[in-house]
Formats: sequence, C-alpha cells, structure tokens
Amino acid sequence: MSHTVAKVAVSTSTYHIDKPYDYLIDDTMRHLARPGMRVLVPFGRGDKKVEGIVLSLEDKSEYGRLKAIDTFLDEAPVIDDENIKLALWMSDRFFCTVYDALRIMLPAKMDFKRKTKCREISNTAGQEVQLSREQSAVFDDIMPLLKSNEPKAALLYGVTGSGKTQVYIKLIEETIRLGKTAIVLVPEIGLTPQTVSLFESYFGGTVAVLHSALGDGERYVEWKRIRSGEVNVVVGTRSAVFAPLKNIGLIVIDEEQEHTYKSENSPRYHARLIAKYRVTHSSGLLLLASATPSIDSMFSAVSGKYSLLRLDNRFNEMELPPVIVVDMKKELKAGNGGSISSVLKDELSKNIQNGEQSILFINRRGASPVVACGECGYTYKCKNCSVSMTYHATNKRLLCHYCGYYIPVPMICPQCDGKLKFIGAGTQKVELELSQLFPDVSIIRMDADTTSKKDSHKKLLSDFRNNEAHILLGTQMVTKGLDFENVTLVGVLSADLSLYMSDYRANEKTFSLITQVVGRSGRGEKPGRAVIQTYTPQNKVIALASNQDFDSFFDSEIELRRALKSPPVRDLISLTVNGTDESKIVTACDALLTLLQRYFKTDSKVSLLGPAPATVSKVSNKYVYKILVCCKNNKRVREVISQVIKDFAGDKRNRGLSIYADVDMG
DNA sequence: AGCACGCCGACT
DNA sequence: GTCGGCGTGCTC
Repeated sequence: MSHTVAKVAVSTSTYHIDKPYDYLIDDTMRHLARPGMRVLVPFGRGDKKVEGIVLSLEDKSEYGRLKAIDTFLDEAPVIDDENIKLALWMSDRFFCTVYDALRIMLPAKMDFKRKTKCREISNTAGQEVQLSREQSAVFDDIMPLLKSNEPKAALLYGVTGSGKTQVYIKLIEETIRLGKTAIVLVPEIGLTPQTVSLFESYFGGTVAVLHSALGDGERYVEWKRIRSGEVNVVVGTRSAVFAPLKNIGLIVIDEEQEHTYKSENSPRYHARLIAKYRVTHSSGLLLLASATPSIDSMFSAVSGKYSLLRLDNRFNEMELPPVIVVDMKKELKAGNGGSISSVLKDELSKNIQNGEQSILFINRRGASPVVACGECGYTYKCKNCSVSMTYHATNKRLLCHYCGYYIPVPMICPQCDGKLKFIGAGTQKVELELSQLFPDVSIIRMDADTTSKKDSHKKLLSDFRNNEAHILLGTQMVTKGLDFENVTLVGVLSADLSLYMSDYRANEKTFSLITQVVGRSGRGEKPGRAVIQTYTPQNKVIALASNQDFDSFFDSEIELRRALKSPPVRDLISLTVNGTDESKIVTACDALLTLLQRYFKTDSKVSLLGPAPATVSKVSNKYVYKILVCCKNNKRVREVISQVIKDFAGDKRNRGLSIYADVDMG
C-alpha cells in the first residue's frame, strides 16, 4: 500500500516544460501521502522550494536522480480524484499547465493560522414556489432528464421576465430529493443580488454563495463548507463550476450566452465545457438558460444534441415592451447633435411627470472617447497602447482604458496650438446633457468609475430601488438581471457601438444586449416601452432585436457562420504572440505559420488566417499578433497546436516573446 | 520563465 | 590571476 514515488504538478513549470515530475516520498510520510495533497518540492538547479500538487502515487520511477518532497502542506487531499482527472483533461483541451488547472479549483488563500469566523447561516427555508402553467410544463419536461441516469444537456430558452429562476428552484429541490447536489452559475453575482438572495432564502444553510466580493478568508470558509458535504447547492460565478461537490445532479448556467463564462487568463476555459464534463461524469443534467441563447447552444439544441425547452410568456402575463427605433441621422439633420434624441427626451419627460423610473444604457464610460484638434486633426493616443485616450470630466484627465496611463486634460493642441474637440459621448457626458435637459431631476450614474469602491454597486442600486432617482444611467452593468417594478422606460443611446467590432460575435452580442435592456422595462404592474437610438435603423440585427425575434436572428446568423466557417459550424483556436520587439514578432509569426501550414497541408478541414496584429495591436508597450486556426477541434489538431506552442516557447530565437493558445468552441 | 554554470574580456 | 558579463541549457 505504501508508495515511494509521487508524480507532482509543479507550480513554476511553464507550458512547454509541463509534465508530472517524480519525487521521492520520505519514509515517515509514505503511509500518509495521497493524491490531491499540496506539497513543497525542490525544483531546478537552485533547488528552490516551490508549491506542487500530488497527482498520483507510484512504486517506482523511470527517472534516475529523484529529489525528495520537502514538505506536505495538507493532512488530507484538497482535490479529489475526479477533479485531478478534470485538470489533466483541461491541460489537453485548453493548452494550460496541469498546475494552473488545479489551482483554479482551490480558494486563492488557504493557509490560515487562526480559524476564520463562520458566516451567519439562516435555516429558514422560503414559502413554497408557485409555478405558472407554462413553467410547470417546462418543469415536467425537464424532470425525466433529471431523473435519468444518462448524462443530459438541455437549453431553456425563456423570454426576459418569464420566471426561469422559479424553475431552477423547483429543479434543485428535486435534485436534492434524489440525493444529489446542484450548482447554479450566474454571470456576475454583484449584478444579480436578487437572484442570489432568493436562493439563500429558499435553501438556507445548505447553500454556499461564491461572491466576487468575498475576502480570501470568507472564500476559504465557503469552500470548506462545500467540501465537507454540509452544502448541497452552490451559487456562484465562473469558477464555481469547480465547486468540490460530490454526486452532481444538476448544473444550471443562467444567462448562458454571457462572455464572463469564458476565462481570459490561463486556464482559458469556458464554464459551459467544464459543466458539460462534470455532469457527463456524474450522470447529471446540464441546464443552459437564457432569453437570448448563444448561437453555439441554440445550434446544439436545433441539431438535437441538447433538449430544447421554451418559456414564451412573461410571468406576469405582461406583453414585452413596444420598441421605438430612432434614426439619429435625422436628429442630426434636425440640428440635435446631442446624445438624447427628441423622442427619448419626450418619453423621459412623461416618465418624470408620472413618477415612473427610466434606465439608460450607453456602452462607454468617461466623457468623450476621442480628443482631437479641430485645426490639424491631431488625436491623443496613449503612449503605451494603440488606442486613443478617453476624456474623463470628473477628474479632468485623459485616461487610457487599457493600461491606466493618464495625463491632465490639455488646453490646446500640442502641434498647432489649435482648439481641441471632444468627440463622442460616454456616461459622464450623457449625465451632463441630462442634467441640462432636466435640471431638477436626480440621476444615478453607474459605471466602472462610480462602482470601484466596495459595496458602492449595491448602494447605487438600492438608492434607485428606493426611488431616490428618476434615471439610472450606466454601462453594461445596468443591462443585466435588474428587476425594478417602477421602471417603465429603457433607452439604448447608441445601439451601433457593439455592432462594428471586428469580432464574429458582434451581431450576437448586439442582439443579446438590446434584448436584455429592453427586458428591463415593464416588469411590474405598469406596461413599459423602450427607445433604441441608432445611425443605422435599417440594420437587420437592430430590427430583429427590437422585435425580440430571436428565432429569425438565429436563422440568419447561423447562415452567416456557415458561410464564414466560424463557430459553431467550425471551432476556432487562436494563437497569440506578444512582446516588445515588433519585428521579432513578425518574423516569429511567419515561421510559425509556415510550420502550421506544413503540419496541416493534408487536412482540408483546417484553414489558417493571419498572422495579423490584434484589434488593439499594442497594450502596455507590448505588441500583440494573432494567427487563427479554423478547424474541427480533434485530438490531432490539439496535438499539433500543443507541439507548435511548446517548440515556439522553447526556441531561443523567440526569447522575449510569449505565446498562448485560446480555444473558442462551438 | 528562472537560475546556475561556464567561457571570455578587463582590471587590481 | 580573478571578477563578473551574459549566453546556454536544464528543470524529477
């Protein structure tokens, strides 16, 4: 039973040298060692003590000169065998080190000397959830999937306000009754406090919540509660998909199309794929839910991979709000160069008179995104990044939104002494315009700048709920999940902004955004309405979103994806190279492309794009270039990608450059 | 990536 | 001689 050798995932190993390293286990520790324990091991020439995690125990090693484990950091495993397997799978899928994959499963800090204070737990379960006829029908359709011992996935497509949360609660209740556990993923907990408190009031002490605002100690306490088996429901953001629950019967992904489910740092995973893996291995059900499903998930649903369930009516039987599309070109011709059209101004006035509230959305913070000279055309660019600097009126600065570099606002053009123009509008400028249009009306501005302090987010929302302001003006964060009874008007100030990004998901994002914002209106007794301002009112995406016509949008979008061979029709793996020496990057990328062409020349299903500079080609003085591999993501493709990035990182000619792969799966 | 080893030029 | 510059290659 005692083993002499441990295979260890070492924290300092980079991707190109990543493998399980063998270490001797001391006589005294032999019978106590288990896979999933953290250890300190000597690594490299200097025998520097680094952290590692034991992957498996062996009787012997192929390797001749073994070093010994220095210290065991745990008395019991902190990661179970299932999750060790998951980490190995992740390193294969997402081109990350095994240690990175394991590390995301653990709380950030877990070496607390004193016991952290336990949170207060209420054990009062909420009063019975009542389902409407339509909700019951959906519930009845899902139940066989939940009870079946086959792994299953389903997409719940329910219009905004159709009461998806009640359905989740009923399903979780049944999951627990079956002796299983459940995870509910939400895009960002700060934005959905109502959903979270509903779960807490309903499941009391058996639910754990993984906030982004939790301190290290609190997070550790929650993690321990989950691992101990005290908890059988976990509600949390992306990384909660790794929660150490046993026997998972159900994973719900709410607003499943949200980009926050995709990690942008190593491990570059998508929570949807991890959830799929986990339910597959525990014979559970993956339930994806949204009012605007991702094209990926809807494609899986219509092609029969997922079951498709629909909630077509709002819970309160209210009609979805009528939408007025305003042509801003006409406004401009009529002499209105501001951010608020005459139509929106009138609607706002009506709401103010009636004591009803309004939400306005603009996808930009700051006052003006571009500052240019009116005489010679000079524009202020960040000295570290290839972007223009945004004028922030509140502290009279020009700020780079990528690296944080700022300068005091200039008075005149540095080139020709000409007068400067502040072009375009962000939240701060709109706030100013509104206060000029409606001098006596109070406005709450919610963006990254007003919500940076702890709990400020919560405070702004509760102020708005208590009717302390007529208008809530903000960025993305006002579009998600908010449920205010007294809001009867929403406005999208510039629907075009997200449409013209060089991203194949631009249409999808725009459609989703508009639909979500419109859904914030008319959730109470009073009927609502929405105003969408655009310079391209004839645009198909805007027209379809205004009519909340997801089915037609899906049909046209999937045709586009087929034509462009982009996900979900094909998979996309991007290779990103960055460094300070641009010419070196170009040379290295050209060599990389040649290598890839050689590997894939016989494979007609693989096409290569680039290398090309990234949309923002320089960030913090580092140039960024990309090569896209459009393919069917299979074992052979993954082996080639893995080999290629390992060779790249190991090549001394590429010193000073770094490379990573990012998988975008359909 | 980090870090020690080693091979060469400059200096007390 | 011998100090330290950085180029080179390995990490159980």
